[in-house]
Amino acid sequence: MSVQFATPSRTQVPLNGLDRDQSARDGLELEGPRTAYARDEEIFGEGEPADFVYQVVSGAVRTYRLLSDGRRQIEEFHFAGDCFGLEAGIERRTTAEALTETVVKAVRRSSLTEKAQDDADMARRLWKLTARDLNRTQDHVLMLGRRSATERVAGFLIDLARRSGATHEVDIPMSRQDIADYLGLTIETVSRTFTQLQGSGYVAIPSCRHIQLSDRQSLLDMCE
Amino acid sequence: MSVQFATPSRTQVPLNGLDRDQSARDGLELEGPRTAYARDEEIFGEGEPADFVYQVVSGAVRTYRLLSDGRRQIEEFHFAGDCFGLEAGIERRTTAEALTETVVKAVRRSSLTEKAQDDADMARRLWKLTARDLNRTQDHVLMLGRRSATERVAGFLIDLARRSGATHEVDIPMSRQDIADYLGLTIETVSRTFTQLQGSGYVAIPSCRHIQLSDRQSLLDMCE
DNA sequence: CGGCCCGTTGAAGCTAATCAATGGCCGTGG
DNA sequence: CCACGGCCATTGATTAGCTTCAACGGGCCG
Repeated sequence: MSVQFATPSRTQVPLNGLDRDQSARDGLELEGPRTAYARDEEIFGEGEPADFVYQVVSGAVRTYRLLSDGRRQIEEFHFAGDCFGLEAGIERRTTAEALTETVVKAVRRSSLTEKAQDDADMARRLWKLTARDLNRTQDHVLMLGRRSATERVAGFLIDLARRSGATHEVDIPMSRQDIADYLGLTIETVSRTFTQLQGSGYVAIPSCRHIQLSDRQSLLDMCE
Repeated sequence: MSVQFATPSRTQVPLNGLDRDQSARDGLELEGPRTAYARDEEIFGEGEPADFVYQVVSGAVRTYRLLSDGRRQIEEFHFAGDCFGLEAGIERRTTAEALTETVVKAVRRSSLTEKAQDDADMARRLWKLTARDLNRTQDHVLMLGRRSATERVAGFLIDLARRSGATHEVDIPMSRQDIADYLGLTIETVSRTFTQLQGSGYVAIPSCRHIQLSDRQSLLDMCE
């Protein structure tokens, strides 16, 4: 269950440099009531009406789809500053859950699309937001279709580092199972690949949720 | 090299029912000069400026990305009525090539985005077009991340049939290599899977470019 | 008729999945 | 404070599925 703040606390959570840049460039800064979600709590579910658009204030979110036999594919992870839940249709195609304790802002989708009716810049922003998602999803396709387990994990680490603004170390807010379901692998393969990357000296793993990219260039080379 | 018609021939190529529906619902009917491309001819290449948006008049197009070692991932096939090349950025992220003898219409991207400046409906259409691409690409991710070779091929046939307006037979305009590079498999696996689907009585393959979906329901069940 | 391209089939190999067990961390309760 | 239990990550052994390497065949075009 969600914890709606009685008085929407306007505590401004500082965005890191990258996110602020993106926001200024062509992103969106939503203003709406904040809601806190516990770890693994559902924000919206597949098939529900897609009435709201969200922006992560703090924490992280996964969006995924399930096959009937339980196989799960995580479409995307969303971090502070990222928008999610901007669907084309009226119905959710994915489920969204908090990875950790997470605060999000929510605004009615209709308020955005109505604003876009007479504000060309808003219309452009909505479009660009979707276009950026499309680009990222296309990268995901290339990853899943044509890359080995090692390349996928290397690419994942590089992407995570880049998005967090760091270059040589990553905090990993999701479980090995989440990573596996994002990369189209099993938890065992992800774990073994981390071990192997460590053995080759490409990364150091002081704890399983914190990884140092000791040889970032080699990791980059693995994903081109 | 491309063959620009001296006098843009306005021979209207009839769209099939599905495409016309989509066009009317939220699609785009571009008006621009027609160009014919030969089989395997490049329409645009990765890294080039993305100045034009295209719509297939007749024939079919593949868009793909290459890794440095030659691995290829086909992002999408485009058939009559489909738009492609509507990039977010100013540079092509994919290469587009004609699968067969193909005629496309082209319009300047700037003419669309300028029109969107004071035409909210045009802005909405551009957005919806991108959103539809995103949905399809997300389906592709699920396919590549979590489905077996058999499920991928079955899903591919169902999708191809649906898009061509047929239900129980498919003309396959692309090579086995194209299918493999779309599904993240090898040509041999695709071929074997077809043979196996035929052996199980799910499909009949009178010729390698024409397949009958003898047991469409079972094929559907394989992709949920 | 001959050669080439594409698709199919066969055999062997390899990558990642599956099955199974162990270890470490953390929270809870004695 | 320490013991226990549960969850998550790691590691090992084996298997399965897909790829790779190789050969063959059929259709099409010169």
